[in-house]
Amino acid sequence: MVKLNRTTEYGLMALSYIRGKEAGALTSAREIAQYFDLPFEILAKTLQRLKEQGLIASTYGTRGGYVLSKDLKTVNLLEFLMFMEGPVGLVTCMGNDGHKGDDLSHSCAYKSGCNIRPVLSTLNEKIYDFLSRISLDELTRIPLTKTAARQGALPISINLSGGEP
Amino acid sequence: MVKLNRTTEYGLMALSYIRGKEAGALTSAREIAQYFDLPFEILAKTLQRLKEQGLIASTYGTRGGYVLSKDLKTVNLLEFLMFMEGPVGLVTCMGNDGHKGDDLSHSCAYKSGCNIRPVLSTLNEKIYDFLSRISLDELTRIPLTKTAARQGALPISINLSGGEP
DNA sequence: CCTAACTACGACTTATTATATCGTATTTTG
DNA sequence: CAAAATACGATATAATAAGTCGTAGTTAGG
Repeated sequence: MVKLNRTTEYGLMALSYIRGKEAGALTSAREIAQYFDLPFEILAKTLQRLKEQGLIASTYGTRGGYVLSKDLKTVNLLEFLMFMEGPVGLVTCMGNDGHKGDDLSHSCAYKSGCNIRPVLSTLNEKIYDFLSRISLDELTRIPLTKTAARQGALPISINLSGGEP
Repeated sequence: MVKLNRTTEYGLMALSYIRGKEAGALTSAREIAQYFDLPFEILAKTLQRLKEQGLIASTYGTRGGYVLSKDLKTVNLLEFLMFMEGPVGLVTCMGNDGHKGDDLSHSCAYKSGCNIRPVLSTLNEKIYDFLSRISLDELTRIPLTKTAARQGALPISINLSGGEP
């Protein structure tokens, strides 16, 4: 539970990296893969997936690559996860519509009816709230170079506590 | 992400079921397995695992079975998950000690250093907080019989919103 | 106009983990 | 002593994640 899969991880790393470039500068898949020593093919696919989401835009050709194409403040972690990893839900019977309330009549794989669905459904909603409050902007606000990291210049003050509703 | 594995699920169902019995009454693995039509062997192991945790106690022999042996209010979801599913962390480099702060020197599988660990670490802490605030008592407070469920008698008012700190 | 350096995409293989099954031993009631 | 439980390890199967391979399309620059 609560573990990101690799492509999501690569995606966040890539977004952070791209974000660190000067505005308008292109970043190629190879550049990122080499920087972190990630499998090129997978990273390339991940970038294509980010593009599908509209997070980045691509330019073909020799000096091609990717740039950010969306304000990362406008995308939250729940959306990102659902896109990258599919349905988000505590149990399989709670896909992306798990937040639609405690539906006791919901079909359940278990005989005699599932005795935990209602409460899990409530919990699921809370998790959705939680994840929705975290923006990609916060998640990719990261030191971009080794040197920056070594200097301890970490401007991390993300607010995940679910403040202003 | 955020999906319970089957044994955790079975465990919660079993706890809810056992909880519904009159105080002191024993519940056998077979009874629960038949009630929900779960694979007996797995459920049996799950129950043994719940026993390891001290949540239930077992009685041997022909009329043996399980009873609750701990106040479910005293066990939170994070503890339960860590016991049932192992380390809880967004990324592998954040096991159960992921909450120990942003340790930049932490060994990382990625070349040039991982650029997302610090922020994920912060997020991880928030998730831990979140999960710690949910007790097993809340999670198993469930209608116990089909009839009760059909009557719509669902006393669900769990407070997961992270109130009084 | 051709080559190098890119993006794009689908098929396939391998690795890892989750789930389920099997076999056997031990304990207690009647 | 037989039946009905718990206990526990070994093994098999299924599902999913991760990684690889092959090929096609696009563009800048010599």
